[in-house]
Amino acid sequence: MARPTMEDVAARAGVSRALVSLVFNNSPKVSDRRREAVLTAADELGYQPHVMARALASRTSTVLGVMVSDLRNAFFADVIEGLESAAREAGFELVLNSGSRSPGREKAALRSLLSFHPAGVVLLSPVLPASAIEAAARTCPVVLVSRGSRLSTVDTVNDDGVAGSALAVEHLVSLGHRRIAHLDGGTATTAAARRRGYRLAMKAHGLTPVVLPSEHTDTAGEKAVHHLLATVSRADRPTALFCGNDFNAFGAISALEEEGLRIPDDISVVGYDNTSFSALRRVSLTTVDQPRLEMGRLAVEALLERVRGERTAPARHLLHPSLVPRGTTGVPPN
Amino acid sequence: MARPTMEDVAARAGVSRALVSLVFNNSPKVSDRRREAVLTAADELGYQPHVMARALASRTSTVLGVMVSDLRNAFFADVIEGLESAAREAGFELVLNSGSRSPGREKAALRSLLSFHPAGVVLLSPVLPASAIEAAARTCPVVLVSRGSRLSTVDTVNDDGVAGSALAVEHLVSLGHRRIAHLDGGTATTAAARRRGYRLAMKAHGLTPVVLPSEHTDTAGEKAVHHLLATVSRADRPTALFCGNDFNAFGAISALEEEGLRIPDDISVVGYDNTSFSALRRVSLTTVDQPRLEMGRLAVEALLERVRGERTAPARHLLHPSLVPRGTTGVPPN
DNA sequence: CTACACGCTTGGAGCGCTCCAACCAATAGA
DNA sequence: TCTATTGGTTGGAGCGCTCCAAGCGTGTAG
Repeated sequence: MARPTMEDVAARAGVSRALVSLVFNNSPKVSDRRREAVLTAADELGYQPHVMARALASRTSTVLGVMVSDLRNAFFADVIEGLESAAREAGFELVLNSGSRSPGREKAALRSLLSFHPAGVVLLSPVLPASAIEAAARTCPVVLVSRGSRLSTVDTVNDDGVAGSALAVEHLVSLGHRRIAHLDGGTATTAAARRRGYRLAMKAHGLTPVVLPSEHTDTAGEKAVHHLLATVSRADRPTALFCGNDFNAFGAISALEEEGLRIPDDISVVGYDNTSFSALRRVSLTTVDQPRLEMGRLAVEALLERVRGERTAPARHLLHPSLVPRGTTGVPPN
Repeated sequence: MARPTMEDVAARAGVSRALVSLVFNNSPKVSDRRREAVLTAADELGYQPHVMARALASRTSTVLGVMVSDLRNAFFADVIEGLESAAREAGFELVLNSGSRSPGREKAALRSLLSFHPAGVVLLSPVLPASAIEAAARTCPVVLVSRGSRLSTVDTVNDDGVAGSALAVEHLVSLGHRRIAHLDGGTATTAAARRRGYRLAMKAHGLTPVVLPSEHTDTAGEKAVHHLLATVSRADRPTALFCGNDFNAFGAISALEEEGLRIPDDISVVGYDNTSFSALRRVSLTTVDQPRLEMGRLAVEALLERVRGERTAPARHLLHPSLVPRGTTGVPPN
């Protein structure tokens, strides 16, 4: 398992170690003859430069640290896919860590990322205290995804939940709906922005917002719908529901069908997140999509701008979600 | 951004650099007085050992390379979660790469992982040629997940699709079903084992296997069911369907309901993979669960056994899936 | 024919750390 | 009292690489 070093390649090619280094860094001041000799020698030996040694000697790092609160959440997996492809294109490598939604764990995870002396760190929805983030930012560039910050030393990438809700409301209004209720996400981190966006959009259209308490689960969606139908008269019943997320919407749909309502003929439903099952033909849920890959790419970009010293002012990316119209929305009854 | 080094800590604590190293490696031969002096000095300076420098000097690595073919696939995300937690417990860090299902990309990804001189490498369902895997195994321990190998130098971790199918068949048989059809997964990598397991289990019970061509998508499931109902007489119709995966099962269910069949009263359906939506109350799909986290943990374990030289014989982990009985299965009609 | 620039090449110092041999009390045994 | 022994500590070499100053041969101008 002993791997060849630059020294070995140099010896075999009959040149000095420094020349080999120049070749592997694509220096223009190497004669073609030598370059080829080095390259073939390296090839024969199966030589590969040692990233760690290079990092140490060059005082630069090609490592990006990534801490994710929950990998199993498809949202983060998508963002990481975006991070990964952007990092690869820029010649960087991802070191990955999971924080498991616990501040203690996250602190340890961050420590261990920083011990790589990475070029930068991406924190996906961390629950870490701001002070810890600030401390990390003194060490290397830091980007926060799905979490805001007022620190001028850290960049942020978020989706615009206010705009996303507006899209949903616009869509329903343009179909002719006027009584549109929102099934709230409760304490979920994304719920506040979505609720606010809903309220604003409704008022902008001169409509009365109706926020029904719920949660980001299918059972909560069912419960909220049953409660709604039991307490509101037929005439006052909303003709459309804008749900906090797709799971909630799915539960709402189940309950509506159970109560004998047809979708979208009797009532329209919009979700949020564009999870994989919302595209299933049977579900065909109209929903709001966050540009998750794009968020990952932007995070890497922000990091690299700092690394290259192109920017010192904080970046505040607020990404525009998009509406994915499918089969659960239509014109209101009558 | 200049971070303190061991030298700085040594100077501040009034000791030598070597002593600081001993402290940070928990050497027993350091007096308590010195240890404490070093620790407080390190704390005041915000010192953290540099993993890369340590790796270089100690000729050991705490890095595990992970190449995943598709991060957005929830299956891999779960396996990586398992890898991550096992790695963390053992004091290792994950360097992550995506191969994007292209042999060329995967080769490049593997190269870049190896350039870290990792302690070991985990390849998640690679499409890489065996020769490339063999070459990598000459460099460091390699574990394959969701892919077999006959190389004695690499370990493998797979789920036992044959056993998983058997579980599904057993479950249906124990409910009283005798006409059980299988919606095949076609060319999907996991399909062959599931098909074989189904056939074996059916024969073991003296039943006739019926394999209906399909694919691992919801639309394919729908199509297969419509075709089945159109071509098979009521009397010969299966009383249960064992689908290649959850998506396929979901499509099958949609089609069955569309044709006026009630589930599970008229026909039972079993999926495979236990994807997140199969647990939704409305879906409540009986399915087969693979121990994904466990697979990740075992991969790390296998790697570490090789690293520590505890084993040279290849490990062949074949994990037992488990049945998750939910609402789509019941006793057959009559 | 010398000067001197230019292009290519090289040795050496050093990145932050580990690890080994050597060292230095302080104590114990003879 | 003198030597072993032991527990604690240290300087130095070196991991694989980069980068700089310096070297060297060749070509061109003076």
